[in-house]
Amino acid sequence: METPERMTAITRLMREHHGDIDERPSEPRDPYRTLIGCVLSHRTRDENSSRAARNLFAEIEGPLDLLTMKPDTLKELIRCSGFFNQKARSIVAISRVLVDNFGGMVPDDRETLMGLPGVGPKTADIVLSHAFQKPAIAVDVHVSRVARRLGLAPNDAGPERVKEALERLVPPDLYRFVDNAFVRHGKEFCRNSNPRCSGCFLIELCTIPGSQSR
DNA sequence: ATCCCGAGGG
DNA sequence: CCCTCTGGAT
Repeated sequence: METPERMTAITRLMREHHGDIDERPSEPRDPYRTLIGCVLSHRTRDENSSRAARNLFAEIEGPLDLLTMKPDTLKELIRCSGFFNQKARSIVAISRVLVDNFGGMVPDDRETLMGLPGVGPKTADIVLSHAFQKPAIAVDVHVSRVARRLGLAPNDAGPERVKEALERLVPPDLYRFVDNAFVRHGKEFCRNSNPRCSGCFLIELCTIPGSQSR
């Protein structure tokens, strides 16, 4: 496949799917909210993590408020997202570090972000790209799967290799739109199980066997 | 029973 | 790279 075709595929994806995921809105949002929203979203359905984020941020403004909250109150607010014990611990730990070491501000470089408890590559890249408008591509399971199926990355590529592949194909000023586009496509059409190939507008590029007749 | 926007540890 | 952590919603 020629590079122009791949570029077209990505461009079409980004045109089709806009930012409508809670902590990845089209417009940049408060870094702290973005960060905590990512923690709440770990391995949970977006409706549930979004509800938890709205519940929580109806009560607080920033890390200082959060640290004054009773642990049970916090857990109750985020319960609907599941894994609430682990998430509550992580949210408190992060807020503690932010207040103690960073003046209550969220750091804007990748290394420091990934040093925070419960913050890995995906969360760091979401915060960098969406809250700070920095050129970073956030890769989650949807991005990886869709990129591999479209032949944009080798089918045995892990998150890091997928990221490198996409960085070579997308202009840096568009990096922050990649995750929403791929995630949306991955949820609506290119699902992990039972993909809706018949509705996919990129089916001619698909590499998975049987996709043309599904 | 199965799925869901990961991170950390071995 | 694989395993575990750990809960709600359908």
